[in-house]
Amino acid sequence: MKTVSPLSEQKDIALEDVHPCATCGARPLGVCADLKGHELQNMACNSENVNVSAGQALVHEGDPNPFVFNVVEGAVKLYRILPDGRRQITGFLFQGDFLGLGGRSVSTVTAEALTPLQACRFKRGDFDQLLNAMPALEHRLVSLAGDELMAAQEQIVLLGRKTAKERLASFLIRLGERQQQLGGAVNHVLLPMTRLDIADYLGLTIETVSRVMTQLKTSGMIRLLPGNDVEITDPDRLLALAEGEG
Amino acid sequence: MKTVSPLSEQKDIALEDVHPCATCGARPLGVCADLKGHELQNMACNSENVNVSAGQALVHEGDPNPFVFNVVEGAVKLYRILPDGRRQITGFLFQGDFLGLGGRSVSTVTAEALTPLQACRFKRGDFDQLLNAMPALEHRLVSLAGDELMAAQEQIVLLGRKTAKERLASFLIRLGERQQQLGGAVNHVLLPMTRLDIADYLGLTIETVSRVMTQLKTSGMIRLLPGNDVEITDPDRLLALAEGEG
DNA sequence: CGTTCCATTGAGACCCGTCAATTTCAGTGG
DNA sequence: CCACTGAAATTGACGGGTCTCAATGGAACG
Repeated sequence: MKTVSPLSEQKDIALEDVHPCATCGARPLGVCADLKGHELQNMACNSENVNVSAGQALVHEGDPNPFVFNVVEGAVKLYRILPDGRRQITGFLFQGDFLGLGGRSVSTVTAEALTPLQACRFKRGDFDQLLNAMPALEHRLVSLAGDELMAAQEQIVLLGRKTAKERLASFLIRLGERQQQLGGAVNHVLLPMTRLDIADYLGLTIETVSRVMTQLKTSGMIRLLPGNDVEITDPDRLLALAEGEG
Repeated sequence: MKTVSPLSEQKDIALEDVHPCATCGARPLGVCADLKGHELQNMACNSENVNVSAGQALVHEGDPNPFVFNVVEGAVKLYRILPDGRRQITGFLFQGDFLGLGGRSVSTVTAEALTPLQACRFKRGDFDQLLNAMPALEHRLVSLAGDELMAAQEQIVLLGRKTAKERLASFLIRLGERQQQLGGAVNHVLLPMTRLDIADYLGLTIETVSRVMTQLKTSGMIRLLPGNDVEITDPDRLLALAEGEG
């Protein structure tokens, strides 16, 4: 059923022939989304597959930062620690997310796997050369950076002006949407992170997260499922709460 | 006293011949920093000078967003409003800062001038074409995006985990550093924004900002100068406070 | 079956928000 | 030069949402 356009470059490499990118679930989501076959080949040659287990760190805050990553499978938390031990999780990464836009010479965050993780790793220098060679890659990177900035903005609003209840509602809605994009079930949210992680992401304490979680449950907006998952039973009301309408 | 390298391109346009970029104070700081003469010429042809007075908005949250801007002179606040009126200022822009990375079709923030403002405006489509034509421009944009992401990260830590005192200390330190970069006096911080703006930026109320300001004054770290300015009288102690050491 | 880690629940304290009064200051006009 | 005015900033008293400290419950694991 395939038809080949007469305008397509005959010498190009088919996407299906690039290993291991051909079977990579993250490819249509990551920086490499818009690349043609031969470009993808070029990427693959300069990358390295990395597998780490849950709890392992990809990079440490303050350390030299010679790599950039693309998450292929699994989840990552990014965090910074204040001198007295207070921790703030600045973001979570999932399939297709890129790590390495900020902090070129020295990492400003620690990146730690939440689950067994598979990632695609590039030397910074190599990646910069790839950027030079492929405008489509740099375009895509600008686009991803824009998305990240919008997400950061959203988080700033959450931390600056929302109540604990609104924060948790926003968190569950956003995580649910993200997982839906990645092919997950509607209104079923997987939480690969602990309550402490959620608290440190939302600027709260573990106790407050726990209390608010039961409040949302009691008021019928969510159900707590076995295995640390959550079902959103009243999406409309949870969304209204998340956006601060009341 | 000038010497012309024999390797330089003879046909290139000298930077001094590009108007109005030649005299633009923001050029070495903005997206156009790394551009050669003919490239700058190309930028100038596709841009438009915009002047607005203090209090005027460049873009409104939720409106279509057909332009990107580069701040030439003056200061801007970016903010979002929740349905019930709560406001969060997500950032301030100064000379050389770029506006338009996130929210391509619809603006996610309102951008409002704090002072009389001069900016360089591009149609989004034109700017995208410029990006295509000039790799150096897109490189610079990626770099600026990385800086913005790091700043956003910093703000997330501030809002998530710092006390009111630490927030204000961080704010004054950061603003002072920024103004020093722009040629301002050391330890002398200009505040073009009101207490309400500061409060809405730091996730506090106007009263708390005022109270903490006098606390910092009383403890000898700052002095309040006429004209809403601040002098940092004990930079070391203020910095230690800002970073959360105690 | 004990250990360990994580989540939940409760009681009290504290930081910051809310509400309200007062002061300061810049701008204006007499 | 001074009084008037309105907005912004400061200061005070009080209350509430979240944190702290502490105990209990519950699931995974050896």
